[in-house]
Amino acid sequence: MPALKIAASFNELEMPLPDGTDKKPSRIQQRNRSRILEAALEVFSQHGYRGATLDQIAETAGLSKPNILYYFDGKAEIHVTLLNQLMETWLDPLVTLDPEGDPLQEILGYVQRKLDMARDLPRESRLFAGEILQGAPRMAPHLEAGLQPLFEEKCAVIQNWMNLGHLAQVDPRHLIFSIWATTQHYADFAAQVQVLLRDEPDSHEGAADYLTTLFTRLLSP
Amino acid sequence: MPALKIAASFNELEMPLPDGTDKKPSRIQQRNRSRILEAALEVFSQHGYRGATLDQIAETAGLSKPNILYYFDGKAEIHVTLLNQLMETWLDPLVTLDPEGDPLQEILGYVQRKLDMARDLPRESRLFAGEILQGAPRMAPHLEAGLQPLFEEKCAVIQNWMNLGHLAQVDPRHLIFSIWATTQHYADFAAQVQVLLRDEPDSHEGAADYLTTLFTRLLSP
DNA sequence: GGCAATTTTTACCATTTGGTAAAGACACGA
DNA sequence: TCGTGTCTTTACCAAATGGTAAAAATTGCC
Repeated sequence: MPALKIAASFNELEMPLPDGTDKKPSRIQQRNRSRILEAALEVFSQHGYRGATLDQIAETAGLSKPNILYYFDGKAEIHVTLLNQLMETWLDPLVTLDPEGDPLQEILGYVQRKLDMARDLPRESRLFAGEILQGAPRMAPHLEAGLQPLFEEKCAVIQNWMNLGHLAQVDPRHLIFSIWATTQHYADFAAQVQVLLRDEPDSHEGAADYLTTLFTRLLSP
Repeated sequence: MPALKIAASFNELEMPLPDGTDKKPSRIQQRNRSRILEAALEVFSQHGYRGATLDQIAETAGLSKPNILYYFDGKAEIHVTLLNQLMETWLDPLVTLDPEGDPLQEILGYVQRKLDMARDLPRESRLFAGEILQGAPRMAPHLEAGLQPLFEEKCAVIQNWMNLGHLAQVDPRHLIFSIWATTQHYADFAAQVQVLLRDEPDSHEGAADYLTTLFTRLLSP
């Protein structure tokens, strides 16, 4: 049972205390690391990886640039830490999809949760979108390790519902793609949506109604 | 009837030949400008505006960097020229939507054209997506001037079809959003789609089938 | 309080990058 | 073929940017 690669390259010769694992992070360390990640989310989601600068992140976080580099090994590490940390939140609505629940209600619930996330966590949505848009250079491993198994599992669940006649037959993979696309659109393309829906008091509700109708009509057996 | 602002700041004191308008572009000028734009499309779509460098564009175009700056005033001008030039192509499928045609067939034809574009012009799709994702800083005017009127016009057409009972009643604006989202998804999130649809011979046809079903079930009266 | 460990600041650095000046090469009509 | 205007290259530059070294300040434990 070999140690993880990360652990293997750990005892090299750079850590002052070779005690095998990281010590518990101090209170101040926790606070500053999360400050930095919050600032990085703001800046990366707005300008993309290349477009974001450490100075911007530092200023947003209220820390100095060298101080930020005391907590993270570099710009890339901040970015990848953010991405990994967000992965769980991002996948949660799909994890929640319950094979025991009512099929149509489960799908509609999933759509609703994703749409709520687009409204409540637009920065996270744009961060992921930007990363994928550029070919997921820093996230490809996590796509395969984290997303793919979940995707296949839930596709099987949906396929099973269809085989049992509880949902109309469509390709579950494209169904999920279309749920992602339609919901995230409101976060990722907000600049466009805003221009075209200028005088709209509550576009979120309009979107929710529309998407409910869309997927209900598609999937009703 | 005042001259355009652009024209106003034109006779300042920088152009060698104050002949009112640009002269006709020479053969070589046409060739090199389009080379540069082709290279810029490649590089900008892959790395985003900030992530792209003039050196990359120059190398891809097979020209030197100063030579590129002989044809364009700067990085920003290349980018905005690309965007403006692509606007027409991008909007064309929607322009083609015919108020006199069969409603459902017109919508499905539009979906198909957009999906074909996602397959045939993925770089263009990603270029726009990247620009919108970052708040459309260099394109906001064109969104309002070019896209918005067309959007409202076609929404009215669709709404009319629905009022006549030729299509089921849904919000035409969200309908169009969902068409954009679902079709462009295959270009903009190709990195993700590829991971999840790994062993798929012809995912384009699968997508076409799915989307046809989706919008047919939604809109059939 | 004293002291070691942690955290923060100051002062830098090397590279990258958008951009420029000016000389040189080239095209093409008279 | 000559000369003028067009195009291209060479040699730069200033600012921005990711990152580092080491001193200074601070924290927390005995």
